[in-house]
Amino acid sequence: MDATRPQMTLADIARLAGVGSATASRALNNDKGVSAQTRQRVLNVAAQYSYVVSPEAVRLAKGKLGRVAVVAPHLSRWFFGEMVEGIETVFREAGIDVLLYFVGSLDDRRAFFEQLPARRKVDAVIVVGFPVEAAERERLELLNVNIVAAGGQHEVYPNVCIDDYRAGRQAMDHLLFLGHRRIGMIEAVDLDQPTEPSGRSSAYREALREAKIPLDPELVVSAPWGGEEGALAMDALLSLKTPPTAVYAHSDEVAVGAMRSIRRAGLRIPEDISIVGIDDHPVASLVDLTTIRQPVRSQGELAAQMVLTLLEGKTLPDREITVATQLMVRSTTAPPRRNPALISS
Amino acid sequence: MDATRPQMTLADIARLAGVGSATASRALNNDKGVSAQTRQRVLNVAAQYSYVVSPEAVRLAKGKLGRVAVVAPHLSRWFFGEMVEGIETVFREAGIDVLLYFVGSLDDRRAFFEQLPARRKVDAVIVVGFPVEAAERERLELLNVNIVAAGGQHEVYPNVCIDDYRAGRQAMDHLLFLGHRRIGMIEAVDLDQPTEPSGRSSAYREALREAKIPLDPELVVSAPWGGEEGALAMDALLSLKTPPTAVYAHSDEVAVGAMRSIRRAGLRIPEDISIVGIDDHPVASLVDLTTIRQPVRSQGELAAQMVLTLLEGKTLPDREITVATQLMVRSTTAPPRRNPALISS
DNA sequence: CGGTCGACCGGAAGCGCTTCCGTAAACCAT
DNA sequence: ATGGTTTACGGAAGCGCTTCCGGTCGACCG
Repeated sequence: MDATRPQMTLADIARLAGVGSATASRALNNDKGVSAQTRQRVLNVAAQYSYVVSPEAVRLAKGKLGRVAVVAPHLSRWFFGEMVEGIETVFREAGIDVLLYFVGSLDDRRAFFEQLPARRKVDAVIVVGFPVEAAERERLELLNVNIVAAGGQHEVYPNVCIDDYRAGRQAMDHLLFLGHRRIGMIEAVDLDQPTEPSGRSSAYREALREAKIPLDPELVVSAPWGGEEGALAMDALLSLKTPPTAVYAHSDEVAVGAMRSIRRAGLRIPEDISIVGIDDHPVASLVDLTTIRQPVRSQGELAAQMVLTLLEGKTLPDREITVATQLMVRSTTAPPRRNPALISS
Repeated sequence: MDATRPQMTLADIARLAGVGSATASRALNNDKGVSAQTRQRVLNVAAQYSYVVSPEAVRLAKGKLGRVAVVAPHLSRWFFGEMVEGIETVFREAGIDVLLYFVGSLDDRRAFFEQLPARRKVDAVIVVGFPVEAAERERLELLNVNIVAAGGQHEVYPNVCIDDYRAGRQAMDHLLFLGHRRIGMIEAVDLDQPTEPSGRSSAYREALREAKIPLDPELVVSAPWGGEEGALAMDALLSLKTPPTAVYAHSDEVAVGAMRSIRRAGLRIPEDISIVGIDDHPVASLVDLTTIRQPVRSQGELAAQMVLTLLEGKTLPDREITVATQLMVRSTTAPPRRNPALISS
């Protein structure tokens, strides 16, 4: 029962079962070349002494790790948590261990890329939600492992993500369709990460252009991801001589923050101002926020599956997978009021 | 530069540096018994060929793992993500790898406890946010590793958490202080996890008892964690002949869901109904929800630190650490209206 | 100046497993 | 019956590192 104290080794089991260590190994691993009877005997002995293999020894001997690293800049934000859940689920089934690397700050991030190559402990790495810089790429190369990106475009690595431009257009087109002409945008930026021009931003400009609405620079403000930041950004928009009648936020969290500002300013949603976000964060439905839904968990699953096929030595059918987004109309968007004088009862 | 292809081994480095493998090892590990000059030579060669050790071999040879498992039933929920961030941060600094196990469903969970002992790959495990059953405890024992719990009471393991009863009382006392007498409670339960009576619930009964308010069973409804579920539960409360004038929700997510129901019922918050949650989830401040704040990230950090001291062979100064909670009054709570006829403009 | 003592270093024995290779027995077809 | 396959199995060689156990050798002691 608790004969486990002095960890048994394969050799012990083999001796106890009266076979060679090679045979014991084969029996335990379900390899062929062992008679059913012998195998059973070994299995019994192993069970009896609750033998457990030493993963280190296995890995050393066979040279494969069976481990992948997941690198994410956040965990407490829904998008990332959901993504990691998807990834983990797939790897779990495949019997692969997930090593988690949370690189919140730029420093963490640098440290990670500095360290990782110094210890080849994974067969692959999945980078979640941020673009990889050139220098970092170099370090990654050194590792000589497979790399895939999830939830963020990277022309360099196989990846799965949404079409940011498309998502942005869905949001903008909805607003435009409702009749809005003065639309503000709250651009989300990540202070800790190198920014690259987002499709979500170009969608705004493009949509406006097509609708022949001149671009008013003061209508676009940018804020770090996050509710409080969104609120601040919205305050800026609200303080304009003529505030927008609708706001397109790059994320739901930002949108929810903005909603608070609007409410606090004594304005009503959507009567006075419409607002649309992106993500379909769980909170979106709770606050009845119109948004563009993106399937996050499945992006994670897909990314993990890519890694799996890569690990099998196969080549990817598609180097990039784009998952579809969908407009979820709820009650924060409506046609603009006739009278653009917003402040009124 | 890219001479890394055929991974170099310690032996290679040793040969190249003209020393024995033992010396090379000592040099690389900063052990003593190597002259500064020799050490430098080895280091140079290693750097030149960008040599990296094989962690498997190291672990096999020295018998320690330097890895801990973090087991959590969710990741996409803020509480858990935040917790894991805290844990990861501490371990990162300590040079310990974090193996993530996401056990969403009961099945996953069983599978985890079934599998884990079958492969001793960690030095310790941190269980996040759920009580461990007796059977699972047995499996864990088999592992013969250190265990600590974070964010959930476990008399059995060293743990860090908040005082649920206290938190509940803070919420209830606030409501009571405002003058509410008819207070509903939305109990959060986890379908996938074995439930144990929560301090958050007993706080409700106790507070009422002290305030000499008879307990009305129909005022307590229970719902799984999560906004949608909270909304449903609130609907039940709202359909009572005489609905409560205030509700105490076990979590902010539930509370936010409840707020939607209240709003949709045409009622105003806090004029018609007050509501208070627990957590101080980021969304709480965005929707101006009064709540009881708990420091989640630091709970994670503390738990990780406990593991660290355990790993050093020291004994814990405190087997349990309770972190303080704090009432955050925002604008979803106010004194009850005089007229209990709620439906009016 | 012989001897002792550290400091420095190399050889080699593991760590616990997988797997190659060789052997022996059992099986098949001719 | 006989040569040739298969099938089972054991021995042993690694996998890449740490560490014990000695050896050298110059320094320092009496």
